[in-house]
Amino acid sequence: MATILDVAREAGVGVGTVSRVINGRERVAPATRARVLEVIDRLAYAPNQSARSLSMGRTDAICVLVPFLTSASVNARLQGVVEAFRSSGREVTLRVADTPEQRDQAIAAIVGGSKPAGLIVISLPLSEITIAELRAAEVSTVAIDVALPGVPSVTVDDVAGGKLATKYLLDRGHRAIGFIGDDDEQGLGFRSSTNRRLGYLQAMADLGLGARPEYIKTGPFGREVAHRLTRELLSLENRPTAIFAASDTQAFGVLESVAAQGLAVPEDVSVVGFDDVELAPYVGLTSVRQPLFESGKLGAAALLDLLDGAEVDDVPLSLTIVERSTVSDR
Amino acid sequence: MATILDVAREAGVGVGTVSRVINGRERVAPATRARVLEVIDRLAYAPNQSARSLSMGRTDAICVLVPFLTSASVNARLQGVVEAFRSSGREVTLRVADTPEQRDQAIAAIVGGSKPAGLIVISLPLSEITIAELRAAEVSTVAIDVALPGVPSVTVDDVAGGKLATKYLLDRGHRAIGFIGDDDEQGLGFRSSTNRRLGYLQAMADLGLGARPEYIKTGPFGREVAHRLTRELLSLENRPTAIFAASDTQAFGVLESVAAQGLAVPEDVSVVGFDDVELAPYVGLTSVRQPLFESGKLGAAALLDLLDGAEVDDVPLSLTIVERSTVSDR
DNA sequence: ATGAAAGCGCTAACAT
DNA sequence: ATGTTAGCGCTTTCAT
Repeated sequence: MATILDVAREAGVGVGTVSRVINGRERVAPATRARVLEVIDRLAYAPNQSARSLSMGRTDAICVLVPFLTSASVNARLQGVVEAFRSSGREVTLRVADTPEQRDQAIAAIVGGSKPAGLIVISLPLSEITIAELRAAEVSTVAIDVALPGVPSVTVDDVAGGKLATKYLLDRGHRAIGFIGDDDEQGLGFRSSTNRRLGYLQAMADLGLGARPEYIKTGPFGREVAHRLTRELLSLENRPTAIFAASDTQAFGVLESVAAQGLAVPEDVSVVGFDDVELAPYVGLTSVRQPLFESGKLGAAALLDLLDGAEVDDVPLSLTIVERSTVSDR
Repeated sequence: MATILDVAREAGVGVGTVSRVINGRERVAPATRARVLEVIDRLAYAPNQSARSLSMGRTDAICVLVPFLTSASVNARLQGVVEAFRSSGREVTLRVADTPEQRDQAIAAIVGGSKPAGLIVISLPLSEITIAELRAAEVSTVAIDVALPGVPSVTVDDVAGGKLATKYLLDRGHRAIGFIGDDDEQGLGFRSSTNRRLGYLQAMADLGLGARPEYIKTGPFGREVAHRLTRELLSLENRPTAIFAASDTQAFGVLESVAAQGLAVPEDVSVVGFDDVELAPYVGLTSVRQPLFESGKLGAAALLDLLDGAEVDDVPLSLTIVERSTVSDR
């Protein structure tokens, strides 16, 4: 491996000059620059990242922070992120934090340790304090699927999404609509389920339909829990004719549960999910689609822009409902 | 951020001693060690990784190399890997190489640049030369879902798997069994489809059934292609009564195609897949199951052992057939 | 515009 | 057993 000194010697210049041409800093005579570049190419010189990091006190890498890898949506977003960074030649490191402790630990490692050039946060809410730490450490950050104050975010409007799904059901004549989602207070503070429920409530209210507490069931995220909650919903005296699940994962649990009760979808109960994950078409799930992979690509692109010193705005993504076969008219 | 010098001063020792206790090297007096440890704790000292890397000429990180992220099986394995490294505190970097060029570039960056402490290769065949390079650079490597000569590998026996699937069909009375898989010569040189076909052929031969070239269709990996190949299979004069797909992804294509031809599964044609990905249960696909997530965890554990200086053997994983509803007796 | 030199924080070889 | 010191390869003043 050639070092910067080799290049300098070979080009008959000082290491400072080589460093300058590498980093495109200040002005260096065109002729000198050309000569150095030629040598760099000839020696196949590549800067030692560790030395660079040590000297600059920060890394060149990009860190992607996710709450978990097992979620289809987080996964799809991650794919988009990685795809977008591929050509940048930057190293991307992955951190998963599925508890508040792990989250804090990850942040501590980032601001106090590796100091990556950039950070992409997927779906994980961060406190204002944490965001301030990140800013202080000069870690350029962009958020995907979560709005972080003062951080460029790539998001959809979950309230509007909840409204969209509910209105869709309402338009088809359903009035007794159940909601299945996450508990409000989780350790990590996810907000999307809560927001989607808000949209559901608004859509109902828009039609003068009051909230029916017994139609709203929440619990820890997951298919199994949704399964159980659905059973509760279906054993109600006036069971709902339709169920809006805050995510496809939960919708799958709903679907299973309905079948397990000996009921048919969509004849007995209609179901709409949220996310439109890869699996959705396979089970014919009608769902609110949000661009998952795309959100990753856009977030990564935004970060690259940020690193280039550009101004970056929030990126709002739009929601559409994908009609399949889990909803029938009422 | 405290530095090693701060710790040394505070503990009244030299930096060398601090370095020794950090790295557990040589012998240092228990009393001194205790004192240093106390100061480290009090100052919340954490070694600067860049400085460490520069000095040692290598990184502390683990690199995970995958051919793509979009495959459900690669994804599941990756999850296992990440999960297993979580507690190790090591940084894990992700590299995806979906062309030979990218693969070579990734290897070059690894051996010539970042020099991670360890490398996990998922599903990606590597040449002997590449492996030698890795060894020369002292990058401890373990392979998952691909056998690399001289490196500990976590694998299943694909030939046996192909045999298992085919025998399952044979046992149920099928004799006209089609095979859908990948082309043999792909850029990246994946072998599993080929091996599974070998198993298919062996199982047939074991019953004195010769190979029927027209029953064997291969093409680029993917659901759509499998869909098309299935159409060809079904339009044969004596169309097969069963199809063994080299992967679940391809099996899904088969399923779609059968339905598109107006035929029923399993009444008209039985289907068995391979991998048993998350989606499989949803469509009731009978499939050869291999432990995906588990393979990742085991591979990561093996690498950690290797890094600890332990001897590590190949880890063979076993295959089972998961019976669902895409196969009927003949 | 460019060379020289002082660190960045750590490891390891060398003394003692 | 432990202190001292020379790098590791790069960036960045500071001169010139």
